[in-house]
Amino acid sequence: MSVKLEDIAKATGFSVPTVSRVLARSSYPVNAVTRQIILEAARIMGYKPNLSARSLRTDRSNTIGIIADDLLSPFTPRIVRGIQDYLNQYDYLSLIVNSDWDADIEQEAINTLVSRPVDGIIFVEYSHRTFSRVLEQSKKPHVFVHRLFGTPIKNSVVPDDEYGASLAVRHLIGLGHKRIAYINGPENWHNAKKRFTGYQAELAAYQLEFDSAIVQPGDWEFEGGYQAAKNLLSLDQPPTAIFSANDLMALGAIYAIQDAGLSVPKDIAVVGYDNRDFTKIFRPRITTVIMPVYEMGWTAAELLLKKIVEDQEDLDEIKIRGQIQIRESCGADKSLITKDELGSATVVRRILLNKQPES
Amino acid sequence: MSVKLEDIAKATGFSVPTVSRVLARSSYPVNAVTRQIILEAARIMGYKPNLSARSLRTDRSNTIGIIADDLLSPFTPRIVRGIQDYLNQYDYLSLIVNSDWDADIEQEAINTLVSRPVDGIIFVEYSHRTFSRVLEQSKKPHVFVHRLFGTPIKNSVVPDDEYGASLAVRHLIGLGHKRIAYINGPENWHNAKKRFTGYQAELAAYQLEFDSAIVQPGDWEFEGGYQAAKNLLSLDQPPTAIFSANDLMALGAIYAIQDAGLSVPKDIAVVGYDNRDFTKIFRPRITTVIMPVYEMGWTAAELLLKKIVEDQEDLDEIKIRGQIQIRESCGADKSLITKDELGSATVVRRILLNKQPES
DNA sequence: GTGAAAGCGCTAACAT
DNA sequence: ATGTTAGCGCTTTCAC
Repeated sequence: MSVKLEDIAKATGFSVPTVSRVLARSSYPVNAVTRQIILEAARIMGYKPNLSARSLRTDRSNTIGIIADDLLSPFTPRIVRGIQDYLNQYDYLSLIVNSDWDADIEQEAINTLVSRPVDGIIFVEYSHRTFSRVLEQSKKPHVFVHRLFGTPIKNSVVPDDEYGASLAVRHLIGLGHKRIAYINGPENWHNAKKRFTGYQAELAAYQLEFDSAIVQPGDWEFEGGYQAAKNLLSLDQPPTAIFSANDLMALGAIYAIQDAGLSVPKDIAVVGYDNRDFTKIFRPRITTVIMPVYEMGWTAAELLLKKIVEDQEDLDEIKIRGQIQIRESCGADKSLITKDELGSATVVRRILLNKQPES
Repeated sequence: MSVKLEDIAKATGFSVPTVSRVLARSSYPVNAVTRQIILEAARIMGYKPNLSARSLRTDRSNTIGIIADDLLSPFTPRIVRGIQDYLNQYDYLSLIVNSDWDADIEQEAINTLVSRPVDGIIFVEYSHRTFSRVLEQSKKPHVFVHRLFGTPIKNSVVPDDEYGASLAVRHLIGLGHKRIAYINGPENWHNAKKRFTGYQAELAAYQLEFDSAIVQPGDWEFEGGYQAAKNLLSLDQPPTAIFSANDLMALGAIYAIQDAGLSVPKDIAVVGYDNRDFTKIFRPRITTVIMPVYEMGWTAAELLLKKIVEDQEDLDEIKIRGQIQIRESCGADKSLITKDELGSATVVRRILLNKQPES
């Protein structure tokens, strides 16, 4: 059926191990001429290694498992893409399982992946981090990316939310705002806590007074942002700018401001957080802090591969910093607006323009 | 290290094959008592089959490969989720590779996957469908989901765009509109052609005149929709409703209408296509035809598994119908507005409300 | 630098 | 119904 080492050995007159040493890129010394002959034969015959056999023998599969809470979560595909692109450089592939925010399914996913030929596991946006005896016993390296709850743990990659919040606030201060409101996320999310901390720290750094009257609780959702902004507008001294802990609430806030007959950014500036897709198409286009999700995925993959290949020891939580994406909702001068990276829609268009798809 | 069949054989006194017959759920007859003993031992000892070994022996891996143009494309994650959820029922997992809209990378991806232990391949939103000798030789079953270009081919799953367009137009007609404009997509996309056909057919079905003056070309993008609507508004007899071939152009159209001082849906009704995420949060919330992407992925997985397990013969192109999602931009009575399925954000919230995440 | 032998863990074929 | 034997394709000793 398919070409195997034995076929190439027969065709070239060398033994199977020698052929293996060449084709598996072993560091074992092989005569240069021999190598050439074998390489050529393999190319002509179309040799593809049987990775099951190799994996059985070496206990390495060049495959890692990803357990994501849900591939459809807003950040997950981009995190996964970051992981995949890093892995791709080293001929690793990824197997993806969803845990659907459920501790039991998560355990099941771990069990599934552990018995699979995977060299390690990345947990993406996992909410539970339930202890798994199976996982520990398997000794498979595993790392975490974008943990949503809990205290910092080793081998995890997270966004630097405090830094991100400081960027947003600093930008607004630079624009001349002195009364900057904050719409928070739910308190049990440490993302929200850190962003709040960053907000406060940055105000302090510029000697601006912290006023709890212009800090509103939020729920991450559109409605929460809308209500929060409404509350802020009804204050005796309403803020001139609002920093929202996420984009969805920022969107709600913008609608609330517009519903009150005011304009964003002319009357009130708004900055969001996350750089969700809709911030680019909504008007005014929303200034936001970029969640460095791609880089987080990339870094998590890097860490995992180091653990697999180089036996990298456990590392403390790694924080990744995002940039601020300046658009229209903050009222910055147009010349300051940062260029968006290419979106996939643009790539599609490039195909259409430059290449003729075959019919 | 890890428990294998031999260990269980020793522990129970039975032979390795007998243990295998029980634990691999073979249909081979085994004494009920024996089965119980072995099952119990396996449970206690924590047996996990080594799938590399099994795969080497059986030439089956319970893994399929997915080649997607880009995991970050708007539809891809949902298609993939549909695939995964179907596979999950049969203990199959999926390996995902991106081809980045590039024919060479696509070939590379095919080569990679073919040498991997995968039982079949699903091409998601592939644009090239270049012939691959390697793929043909491998004899691995493969199916296509959401092909973007080209004529219908066997073993592919696509949306029924003509039907979807007819739903949109029928809905607008039901709302009393008689002059319904159409904003098209690029002509070399058969999605666009089919939607146009559906538009025309539905007008005809209701004896409404087709007027090419209110058909505008488009580019799938925001700008194209904006410009198209502007053109339509400048007509002597502007339409009372606009059906846009996708949501992004519908959004552009809505902005153009609003910029002209008119209101959606009061002055002009707008219906989009795709049910992209932003249509739910934008105001007015956009009525749109649902791309049945999840179901398409599900169906593609079903087809592939049938080919793998039951040697299902080649099937003609399978068309999947989507529903219309009635929201605000069409001006339908509020009681007609269809409920959105749960989005992942809602699921997150459920966690927050019902469960206490451990700290 | 190359080859012979062994074996990774499993299941299919053949025996009993 | 259970056990014996063989071998999937590969890489790793260990000889030479």
